[in-house]
Amino acid sequence: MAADKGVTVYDVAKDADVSIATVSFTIHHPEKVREKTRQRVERSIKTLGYVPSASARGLAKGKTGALGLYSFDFIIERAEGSESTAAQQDEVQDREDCELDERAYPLYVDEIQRGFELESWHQGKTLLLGSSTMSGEESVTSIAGRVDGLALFPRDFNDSMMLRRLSKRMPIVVYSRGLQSQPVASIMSDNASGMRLIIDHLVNAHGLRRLAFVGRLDSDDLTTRFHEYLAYQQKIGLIGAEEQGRLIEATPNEMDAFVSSVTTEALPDAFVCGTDQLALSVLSKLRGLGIRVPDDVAVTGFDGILAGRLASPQLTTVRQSMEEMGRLGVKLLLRNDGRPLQSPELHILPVKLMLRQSCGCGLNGGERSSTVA
Amino acid sequence: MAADKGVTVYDVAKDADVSIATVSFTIHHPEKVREKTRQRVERSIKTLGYVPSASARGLAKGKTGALGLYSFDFIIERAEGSESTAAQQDEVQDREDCELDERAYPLYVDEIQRGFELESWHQGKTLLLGSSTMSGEESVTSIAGRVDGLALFPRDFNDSMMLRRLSKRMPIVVYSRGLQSQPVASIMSDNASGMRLIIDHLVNAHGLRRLAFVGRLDSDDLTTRFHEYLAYQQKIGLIGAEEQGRLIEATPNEMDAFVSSVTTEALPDAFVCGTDQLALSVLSKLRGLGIRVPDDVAVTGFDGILAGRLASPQLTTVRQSMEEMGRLGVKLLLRNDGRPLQSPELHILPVKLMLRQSCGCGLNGGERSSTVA
DNA sequence: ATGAAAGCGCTAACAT
DNA sequence: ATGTTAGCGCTTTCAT
Repeated sequence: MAADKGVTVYDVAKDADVSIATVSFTIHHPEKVREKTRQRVERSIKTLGYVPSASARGLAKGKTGALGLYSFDFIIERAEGSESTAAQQDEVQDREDCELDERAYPLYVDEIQRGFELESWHQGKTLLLGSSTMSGEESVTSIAGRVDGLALFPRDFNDSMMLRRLSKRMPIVVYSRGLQSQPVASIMSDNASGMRLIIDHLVNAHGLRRLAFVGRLDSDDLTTRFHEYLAYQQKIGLIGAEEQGRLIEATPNEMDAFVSSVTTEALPDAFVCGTDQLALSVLSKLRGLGIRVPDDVAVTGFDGILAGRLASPQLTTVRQSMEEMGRLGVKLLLRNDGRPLQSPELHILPVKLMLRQSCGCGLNGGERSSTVA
Repeated sequence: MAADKGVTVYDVAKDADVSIATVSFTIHHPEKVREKTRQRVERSIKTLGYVPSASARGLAKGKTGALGLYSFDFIIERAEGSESTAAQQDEVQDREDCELDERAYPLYVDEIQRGFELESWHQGKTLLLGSSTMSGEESVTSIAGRVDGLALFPRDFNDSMMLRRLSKRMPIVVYSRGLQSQPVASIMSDNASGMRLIIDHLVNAHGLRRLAFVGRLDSDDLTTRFHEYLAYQQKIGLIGAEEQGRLIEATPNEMDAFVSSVTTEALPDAFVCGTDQLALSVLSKLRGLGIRVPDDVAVTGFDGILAGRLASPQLTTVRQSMEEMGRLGVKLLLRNDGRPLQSPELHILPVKLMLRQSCGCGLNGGERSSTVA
């Protein structure tokens, strides 16, 4: 009645009066054992409550049958966000009663994770979730040792040595980062096209010309968006080739740069924000300053998180197919019988322009969209 | 350069010119090996890119170092929800562009899962997520074989035989279900107190008397809520001892019973809904029928999911500390050095009444709350 | 302080 | 059709 620590194949074999090989065989090739024997074994398995040890199985087969998804501290940041980010609290009514911030949850990563979960289970793989709470490297290693393939959200993943190592051992997928120097599969959105869609719309549909980019170039996504923001404006003659365009370095939590820019300089026609989260912060800051959106200035986001739809005014943005990005990750890890990649791969997924209220569109409830492949 | 399938302790040992025992020792008791040796081993580990096999380690130690969280198809249902639930689509503007339903995401389970994740990582345990996509039993077994402790959301978990088996092998936590017959730790919210808070408020603050409960009694939570709904009304003399109270059996997706009850019978003073999701559906149905909330009828929910805060009118509800439920689960699994439970345990967590708009409160933005321990 | 060796539970040849 | 057996990579006494 005490600790019934583990029924093993041996117990089952003894109970069914067969060898352990037959037990294993009954499990994996039921059709290849005699009907009678099979039933006996199956009954023993049930009676004893046999639960195969994944460790032993993994060791013997050289495969674990699991996939890993590793986030570099996004989630932890988010978790502590509602406590530590005093700047966000100014307009919050009753923060103490709700741990979740409706403006940020579910996040970009959450939606990708969701797609990843769905596809993993669909493929019969169990999912291992990791996050860098502890010493980053140790943590990613510990999860890497448990899976047949690993998808990563690299935050500031400078230690490419480790990535190179891992990529020899198993297939690796990297989100939101074009890593051409490593044999990994990078999955990104079509940031450049998305930025062009936004600018085209702002310029052509609303006749706006003086744009300002808000965001810090601390990720490949943001960098690409900003580069295209500049390049495309130059191409269509909105700014000269030598100009830098207007860049406001602001993070979601430190909106000081943004606020001071708004109060000291002339208001642009539109704030083109690097992410939705940023745009939502901008929206709230502008409200605080008594500046109306879209009447006084237009605001656009990038990502397409849920919160943007729920904001007021609803956020015009570029939506990435995040669930698709998640699913694609799993498919890539499972390709080629799970063998490691030989060379870098870049997968760019299409995006969609979501026209909502914050740019001046759809004030009567409608929502339009246009895709780009 | 090709498949570098797995650097092992042996490789490291050879490279560092020591025995495998020393390698293992260097990793687990660095202070007990000579400085010089340690450095040599550590260098080899780095150089070779050694990633310990969790399978081998787990097999040798008899512990995997991982915790599992298993959802019985909540997520799958939700995943298919936006496609298959035609009834929900009537008022959706642009469903094709957004996979997530803002009224249901994040769900009750998602928030618990979040707490579970956070606490797992905090405790240095990796997390295994499972869901019953495949043959339910096989699937839960497969994840059970990989972890040292397992938390379950039992849907209609009738196969208690399996639970009993598992509970011998490792600690088991069960959410939202009082399982007194098994040696597992059940975690529930204080449903009865929550229901009393709701009724008290409706009766005392708003003078309402004719209540109707909406929901199907298909879970322990719902059953408890409904029982207390009856018992408490009888206790305070709102209904007689022999009366059944008004029960409308309606699921989120099949609101027919609710609609027909509304159109054929007299409107009650308040719809007391068994869950927030249900309440949100009720809200939307009432809107469709041209019935105003809270002017014509009050509506209350139960759970405290995010969507209720974002609804219009904002949903008055009872909020469970879902993150806390998640964290508690992990702590319970890790107690007693991870030994299985000997006897059933019931953990009941406090709830909070969230007074918002749908009951007639806080129409000017405020939100109040009162707790019960 | 380090090495040798015995498993941990399972799979997959290989034998019978 | 079923049994024997040799690992899989690691931890852990027990020697040295």
